[in-house]
Amino acid sequence: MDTRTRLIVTAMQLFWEKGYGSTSVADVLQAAKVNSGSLYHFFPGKQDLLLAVLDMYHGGLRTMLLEPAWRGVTDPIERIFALLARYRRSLADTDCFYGCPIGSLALELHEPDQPVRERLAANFAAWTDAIHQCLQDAGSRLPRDLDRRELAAFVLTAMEGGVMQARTFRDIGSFDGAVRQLRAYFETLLREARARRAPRARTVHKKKERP
Amino acid sequence: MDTRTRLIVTAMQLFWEKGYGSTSVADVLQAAKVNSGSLYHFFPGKQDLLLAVLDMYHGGLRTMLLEPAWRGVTDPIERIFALLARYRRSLADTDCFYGCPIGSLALELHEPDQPVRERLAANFAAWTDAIHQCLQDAGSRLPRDLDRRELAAFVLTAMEGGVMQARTFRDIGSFDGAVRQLRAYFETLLREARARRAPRARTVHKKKERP
DNA sequence: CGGCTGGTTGACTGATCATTCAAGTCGGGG
DNA sequence: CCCCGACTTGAATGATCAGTCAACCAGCCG
Repeated sequence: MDTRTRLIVTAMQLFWEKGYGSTSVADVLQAAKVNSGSLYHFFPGKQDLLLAVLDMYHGGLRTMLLEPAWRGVTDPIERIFALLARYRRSLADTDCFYGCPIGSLALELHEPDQPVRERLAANFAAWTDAIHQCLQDAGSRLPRDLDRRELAAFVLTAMEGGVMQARTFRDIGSFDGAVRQLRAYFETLLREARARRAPRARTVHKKKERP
Repeated sequence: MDTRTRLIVTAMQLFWEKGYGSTSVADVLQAAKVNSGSLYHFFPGKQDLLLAVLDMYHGGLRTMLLEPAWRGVTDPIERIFALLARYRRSLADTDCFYGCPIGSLALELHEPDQPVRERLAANFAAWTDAIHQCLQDAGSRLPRDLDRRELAAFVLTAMEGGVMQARTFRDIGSFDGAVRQLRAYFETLLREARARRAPRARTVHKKKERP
């Protein structure tokens, strides 16, 4: 593993654990077993290391996050919740310490310069796009006039908000509650679409017991 | 205004604008026009200043946030969205820079000691309690078997997640989208409760046109 | 061989940080 | 009048920070 990627991977880990501001360059150097000169040979400064980290998240979204989460799950709606379940595991495994690394950085950086904010936004956008694709794949199971892009963003909203509360309360139940509410919302959407597709068939499934 | 509260109020503003980590004690001292000795006369350290800030948020929740937001709004459901509208204004007025101060701090502090985390949680809990009260006040307009506490927490989830995206995308539309989805969810809940209360009256409102 | 390039080393710098402290100011109570 | 405790002053302290630099190394090409 070459020095450059070792630095990025190490920084990724540390930024996740301690945040960007609380991670000193010295921390990264020590953990990656690299000297400061080498770091500054590859990156103009600490912030550019952050940019590289965000780019790596962006580039690895499919292979590192989506594909593992979706292994064995084909139903598009279930894929959405499988993805949420993956974040749940990350929370549960770490005593509700580590949530979504992008979300943490997004709220930590209060005066993020253009390039940082740009990449945070790109990560969110890519995540939302993946959900959006699931919603498209669900086809007519969801109401035709539903704004699927907005709903996809709302899934991210629920995930990030749920992670925030789970971390603050140190209680995975907060995350579970958010997912449960989101699921309930989805159920109503699915039910609504079903009802509209067969508006008169409301009690058809009981017809055998009718006569 | 005495020195102590001037320090707290100044710190509240600065922590909101720049975050806790990026706000130096010197920043606070300069903005509050206080000397370092005075600060350390009242507070053992920077973190205790943060605790005082969080306590002030907690103590001022009703008078500073809820009462202004609810002036002229009596309907309990609309009160929930009136509160969200207040956060929207804060975002819109500041070009999507300033969101929820508690949320920002919650995700910024990666190794928050017991007392800090405790107070962050207390703030979230108080906020959620206020929403929960609204949901209780809505009485039978919501389904009887609905977990109202969980839904109240979900409102916070949606708000925080919406703020995070609005800030990252620098686009108030992200927040609006989250609120719109939440509203849609509420509509289905209200509709469901209405239907269950009068299960056979589904098309009654059209009866004049029937014959 | 000699010299060039891409990478490495780690001591160093200056800025900034939270915090300390000895010396003060001031009003009120004895 | 004077002293006491609450508060203020601001220079000083040591830690830590991001970033610099000159020397060094190893492989490769001519």
